[in-house]
Amino acid sequence: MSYEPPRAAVAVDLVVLTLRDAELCVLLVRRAGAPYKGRWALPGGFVEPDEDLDTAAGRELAEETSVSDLPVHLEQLRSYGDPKRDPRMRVVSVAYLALGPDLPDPVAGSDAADAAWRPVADVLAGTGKLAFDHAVILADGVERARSKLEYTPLGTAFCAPEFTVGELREVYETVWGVPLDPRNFHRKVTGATGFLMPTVKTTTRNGGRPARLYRRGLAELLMPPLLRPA
Amino acid sequence: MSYEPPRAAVAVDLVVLTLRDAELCVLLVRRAGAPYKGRWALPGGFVEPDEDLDTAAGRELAEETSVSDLPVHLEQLRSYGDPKRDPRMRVVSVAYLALGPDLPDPVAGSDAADAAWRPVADVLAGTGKLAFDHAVILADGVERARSKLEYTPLGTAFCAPEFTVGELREVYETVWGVPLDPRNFHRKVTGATGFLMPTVKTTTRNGGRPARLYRRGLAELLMPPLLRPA
DNA sequence: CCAAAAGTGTTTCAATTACACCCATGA
DNA sequence: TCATGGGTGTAATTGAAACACTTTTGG
Repeated sequence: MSYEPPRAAVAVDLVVLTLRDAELCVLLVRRAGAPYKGRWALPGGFVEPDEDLDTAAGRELAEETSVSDLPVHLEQLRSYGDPKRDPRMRVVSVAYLALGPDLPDPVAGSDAADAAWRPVADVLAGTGKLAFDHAVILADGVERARSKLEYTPLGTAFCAPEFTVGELREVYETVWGVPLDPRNFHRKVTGATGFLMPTVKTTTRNGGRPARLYRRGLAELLMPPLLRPA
Repeated sequence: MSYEPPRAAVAVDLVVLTLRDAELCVLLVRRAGAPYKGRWALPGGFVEPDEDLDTAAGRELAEETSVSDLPVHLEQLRSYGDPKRDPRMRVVSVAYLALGPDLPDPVAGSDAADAAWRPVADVLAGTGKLAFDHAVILADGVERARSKLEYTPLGTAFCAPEFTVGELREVYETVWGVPLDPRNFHRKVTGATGFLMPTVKTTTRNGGRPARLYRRGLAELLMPPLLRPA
């Protein structure tokens, strides 16, 4: 005799964050079918039989944003497996966190009636509850993003490939909701080795004196908490 | 027509860490059946149809350690879903990290031929490769434990309910593999509000002058990085 | 010239480190 | 009384926060 383990559907759900208009925004889709028909939800879908979890997350991200070569950060967040989280059947969802620069307006996909960027603050405040347990997943994702800004170079993921120190500072100020001293911030990030790669170019797109353009530094390397939200 | 999503078996695997003899050790079981018969593996099992992931992890932990009321910390680590990670079928594993004080010697369970505490250093050094992708899971778990010591009161999870500051320091020194100044350590942890709850009791079990006994402080609250491994 | 953002220097203050020193017990 | 770990005090060093000030553009 051989034991046959119970089966479940495995889904990936995406918390896709970006900054639009100095606000932290999340990508939501409106559900086209039951359950929760018409409600806003995180984009996502089921994992295919021969697909890795990361691959599935990347595929869903490309589908929903209709951009294939995205300069985004994508990492696994955590899994959610309450037996009753989906009324149809047992679904274990592996949530992913994606961060990117101001991304194009989304297009409605096959299984979504509509798609849009919505300010995280509004969504979590409860204006129209999200489907399933997606409010919890979103809250977890935002918390992860906020805390990783503190000790990783992740803030650069919200910026275009080339960005100024002032633009990067705005990322931190927006995600944390606090003002930061521009002078001290400048010293901190330019001083941290491996964080920023200077280019020769400058820009005046933000007004004032020309600012040097930087690219993301090397890796995901941990660093001493270089800035604190409080 | 209604779309039927692909199904997978969902497992929980446990990285159970403890300190034995001033060494970081992990609980391993020897596999009784195929695949990887006879190889060491992380304890784990399949999630039952009506079971939450956390519940399943707690159940497996109780089964493997044969202690029901464990003073252990248990948290989700991450999920692993390579389509080929289990040769039998598609298995998505949700890994959990458990930390506890010097736990009793394990007993062989129903599906494990043997169970034992093994030093993490030995296991990761490659003395007898673990089954499946468990070496990766173990490495991820150890890294999580190490980094959480830095900014959460998690170190106390390795201690008995009542412990001395010196015993707690030994935890940090062992997990990080670095010596810490006993005087400065003492000030740090006793100074951090909510970290430790003093009792009236003292002990001389470690020799020398009697040391005050403490209990874990309140919650999982984050704190400024209170000690650094480097 | 003026406003506005970029970037540097310097002072102040807080935290960490290193280490001298005392304390309370068991052997 | 000596060895051992527990615990306090304090000076030196390091790092963070505050802010005066200069630079370089657009209008």
